Amino acid sequence: MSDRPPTLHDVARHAGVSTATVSRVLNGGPVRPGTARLVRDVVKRLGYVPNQVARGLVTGRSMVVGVLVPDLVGPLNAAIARGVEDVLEAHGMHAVIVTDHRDVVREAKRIETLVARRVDGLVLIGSELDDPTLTDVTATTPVVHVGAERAPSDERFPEVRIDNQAGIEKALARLAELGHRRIAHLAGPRRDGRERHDAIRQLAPRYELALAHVVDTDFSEEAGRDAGATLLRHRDFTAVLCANDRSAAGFYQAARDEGLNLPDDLTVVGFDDLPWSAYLDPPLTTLRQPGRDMGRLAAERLLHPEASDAWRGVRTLVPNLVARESMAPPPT
Amino acid sequence: MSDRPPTLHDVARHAGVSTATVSRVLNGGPVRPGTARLVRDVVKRLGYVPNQVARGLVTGRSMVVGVLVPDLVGPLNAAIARGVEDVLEAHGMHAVIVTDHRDVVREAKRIETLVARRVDGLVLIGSELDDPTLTDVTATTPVVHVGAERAPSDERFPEVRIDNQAGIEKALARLAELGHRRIAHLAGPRRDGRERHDAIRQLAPRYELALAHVVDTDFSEEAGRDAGATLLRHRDFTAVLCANDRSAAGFYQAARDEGLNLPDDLTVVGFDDLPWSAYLDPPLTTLRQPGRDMGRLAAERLLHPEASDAWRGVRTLVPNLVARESMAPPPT
DNA sequence: CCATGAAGTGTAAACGCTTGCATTTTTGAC
DNA sequence: GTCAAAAATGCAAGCGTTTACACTTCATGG
Repeated sequence: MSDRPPTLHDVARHAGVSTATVSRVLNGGPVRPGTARLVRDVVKRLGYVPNQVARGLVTGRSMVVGVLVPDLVGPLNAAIARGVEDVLEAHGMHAVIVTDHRDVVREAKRIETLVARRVDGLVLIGSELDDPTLTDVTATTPVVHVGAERAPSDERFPEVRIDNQAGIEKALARLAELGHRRIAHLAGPRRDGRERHDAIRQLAPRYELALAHVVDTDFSEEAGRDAGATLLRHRDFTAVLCANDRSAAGFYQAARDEGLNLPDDLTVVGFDDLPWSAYLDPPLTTLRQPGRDMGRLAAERLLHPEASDAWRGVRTLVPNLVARESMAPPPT
Repeated sequence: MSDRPPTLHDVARHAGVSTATVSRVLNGGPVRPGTARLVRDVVKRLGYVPNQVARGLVTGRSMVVGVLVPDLVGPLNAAIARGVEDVLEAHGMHAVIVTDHRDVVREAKRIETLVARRVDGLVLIGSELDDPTLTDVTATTPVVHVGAERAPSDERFPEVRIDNQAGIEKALARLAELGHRRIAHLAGPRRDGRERHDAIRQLAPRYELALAHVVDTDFSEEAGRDAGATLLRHRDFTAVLCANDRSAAGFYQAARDEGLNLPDDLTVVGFDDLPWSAYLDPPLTTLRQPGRDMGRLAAERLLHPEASDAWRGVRTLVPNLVARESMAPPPT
């Protein structure tokens, strides 16, 4: 219980050995069992904990990877982060999570401090930075994107993302199977929103579905409600594909306001499968993003860039259609 | 674009000055304007970024505080973390978030690595560690709790928490005002659950409310639904206070399954005000936890332990009653 | 101009650890 | 026992910064 925490040197002195030996005991170098035991005793007695800052300075490694998330509120981001932690932990490393609150300059700043702290890698979720800026700021630190906002053009930046097109196709197929013929879309912004919208436009004909209306949202509940109100001025469609679950929740409100009975009057499909999506009324049919797997994949790639199964460029994961009561055959 | 990132020394050499001078330029020491400009040019040209690890080693400060959260999925945790970031940023510091996934030994481990990295402070959200363990592991690092699971007994550990009793009282007062007389409670686990339960038991009489039934939950939607089913075998109450919003969402399901019409048949009140609580059907009346303020307060305390308005021991914040449509007068 | 102090700048010693290399000790075969 | 090889240990040089302290300038007033 001294004032300043004990150092390697303190341990060495108490054990009557050199700092080198103590270091080796701690890091599994060659030492005689007796010496090792002695040293370990002293370590325990003194409550010595190696100073990772000093260690990092000499080894050049920090055993930490930074995870940059746009915000903490999205369960999807949480799931991705969790996946990253899964594999880091298996390697004795740690994840530190940093948020940027959707602000490009702040994002760059955050990355810079992470790099200045010499993290061993960076997982960037939904990054909006362009490659030149990123290259500039990351210097020699390896980076993996998860669902980047812009498509990375540089091979230095592998990326994991969701296969929006495949997901949409699953939903369309199911809708067609149920007998729907005319659908509407609550479109979302940014890359994911665009991709989903494009997929619908492109794939709907293949399933003999007509895309009757499209209204824009910003992925929020409120926008979903507003867009829903606009949309419901027409009644010439029997199903709505929402940009995501949040906007679907908003749409529910609009439908209620119109006195609609879900799913009998109208089928609603979301995207994400948030934890509470099953608790909406009616429980929402949605496309589940395998967040945790995405995180795992990203971290794996970060840690083993040379692995036999290493990939480059973009790697996509296909969402699952989680069928719940919000999906039904069209009213007759 | 060299192989290894440029060091202070590189900058000094290119600028023809000593490392000390460069350091002073960067840290605002006394230097002649001309020299400063020259050095800054070189810094920019070389793309030099100070190595915070080295800096941390000599200064003993990291300008980073660790935020330990049980998990990332709770929006409340996110809000608290956000509050912490607010004040850190204002001090030029950074927050790193680390999760422990509700596991006591892992929690201790995480704290240890944070301390070994010499974070300048620790904000522990919902920590389950007892004081001796914590004292042991934090050594000289300042700690502030937010909603700790056990009541800290040690003055070293100030704490910010929600005033469950005051919150419950607000809800009870409003219920009585609406004319309710008999209520039920979906009780939650752990400290918050207990405090809320105790508050109801203790305060209900004061508002002429009878607590007809209590069923336990674990704060989850599923438990809320199960507990709701149990509860609804009786019909001798007109309002339900739920342990939190998630269990309230579960209760909604149970009520639907029973064919109940909310809020006409039954009033439901939650606790937390999650982002989606307003999008339940009917929108949930609930007690809002001022997470961001809690985080701000905690960080403030961490950074200025000697401030004039510094407090010690526990500091509580009162939740607000957010009245929405799930609350109505009792059926006549 | 010189003494005087203030302001700038350089030197070198930490900070706490790892690690290559030299040195000592141990081991085992003879 | 002796000696060489192997194993364990110690020495000391960094890792990239900051910061006393000492030293050099430079301006100022006499």
